[in-house]
Amino acid sequence: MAGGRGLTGGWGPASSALPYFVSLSPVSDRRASRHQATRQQIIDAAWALARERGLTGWTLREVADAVGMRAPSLYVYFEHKDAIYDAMFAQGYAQLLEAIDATPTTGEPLRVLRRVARTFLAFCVADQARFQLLFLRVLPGFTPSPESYALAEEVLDRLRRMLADAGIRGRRSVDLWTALMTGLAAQQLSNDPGGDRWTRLANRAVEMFLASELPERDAASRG
Amino acid sequence: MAGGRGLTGGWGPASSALPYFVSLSPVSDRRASRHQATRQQIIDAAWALARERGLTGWTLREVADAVGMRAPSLYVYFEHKDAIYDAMFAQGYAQLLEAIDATPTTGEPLRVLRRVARTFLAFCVADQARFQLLFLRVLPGFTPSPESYALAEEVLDRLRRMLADAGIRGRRSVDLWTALMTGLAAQQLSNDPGGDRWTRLANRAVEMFLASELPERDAASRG
DNA sequence: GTGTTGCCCTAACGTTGTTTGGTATACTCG
DNA sequence: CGAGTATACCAAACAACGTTAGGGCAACAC
Repeated sequence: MAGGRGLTGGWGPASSALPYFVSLSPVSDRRASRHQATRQQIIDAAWALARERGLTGWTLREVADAVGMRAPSLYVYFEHKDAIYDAMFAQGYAQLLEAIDATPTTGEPLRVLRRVARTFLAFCVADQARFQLLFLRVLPGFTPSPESYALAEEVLDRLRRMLADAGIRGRRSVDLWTALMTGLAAQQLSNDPGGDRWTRLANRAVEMFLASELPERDAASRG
Repeated sequence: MAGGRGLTGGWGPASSALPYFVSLSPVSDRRASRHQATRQQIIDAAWALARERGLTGWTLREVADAVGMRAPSLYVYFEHKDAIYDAMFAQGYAQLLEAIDATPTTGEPLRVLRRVARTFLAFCVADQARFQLLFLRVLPGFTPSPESYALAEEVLDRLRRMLADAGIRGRRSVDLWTALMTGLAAQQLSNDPGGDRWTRLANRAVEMFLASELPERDAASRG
């Protein structure tokens, strides 16, 4: 039914009641930057625990311990646990954006898409908790903030452009690509964590995809 | 590194210390069947809540309420919450097995694989919580019991046979198929829940897959 | 009819996310 | 420099969570 809520769909802009920094407008710059630094320490600690015990396998008290605080003090920096997840969500997509930007987009389609696939899969497989947070709807009741979600859309936009450069255009083709890539990553992480049983199918998957979505190229290369 | 822990990989047979029914060997048959019936009621209530609020978005007290008990009484039927998840896991795969068995496997490969894909995607999309429980590693610390896991292997086995009947053989091809299907399902559920933006790509995906994994057929059909 | 077992309860434990209310420290401004 | 205000932290406590302990009542076995 419903079908499609905006291009990236899914989470969409939610009930946005702005305040994501609990303490808004710290007056001095020194204060502000120290605040920001502590915030980042908290996020880093949360990531470390999430990698160890799973996305939902850590507690506020553990994070607090890791940064040398008591749990209630975390509320100086985040208004609730979900706000930490939101910051992690944003940071995760920022990292993916970096990885994407570092991927050369020149050359023939096959080579470009192979690079894109390798980059994406390496990113996913490097951190199961991050993969779940960014691509799966795992946290009950969690919705990324509009600011964080914008980063996700930026990533998709960047990907769309790369695919277009390689001759792949149209929503259906892009959707098929994302399904293929997240599917490989999900299977790898769920059924062979630490291994490469699915990631090593990347090239095969890319060729399959290209042969079908860019048939001229395929026909030409065949003779 | 590690690469592959048995064919289905991933969860594998874990530290199996048998007891999954808390009260083993109820003496009378009447008693036993009533016990089993209550167990099923609990599982059904858990499913209903999981569908409403997410796989991890329900509590034992809510389940107990739904079946007219107090939370501690659930421990008569399950030794901990994870045991309920385990029973849900088993039931989920049993349902998938049913769905698979109801899918005709005769006809030309394209038609068969289309049917298989449609069946699988419909199954996944019908219940996000079930999809996450069966195919994603979402619950921190949860490992299905050997009994339950055997059902998952049975499903994969059945799928392998169906693909083989259609001319698709070899672990890599099967792995690529599962990645493609779970990828479509995951994207559908995560980015367009309730819609059909990805599921309607099923036929396109199947054709792409067949053209690459069964090239003779494709070449022949092309002229 | 007596003894055992299964089923369900209340009470309570430790832990979780979160709120309250307080206190020092760090900063701003007169 | 000194008064006043944010900021950053804390201990104590809240309700809700999964889970354990201990007891009572009914259904069964012999």
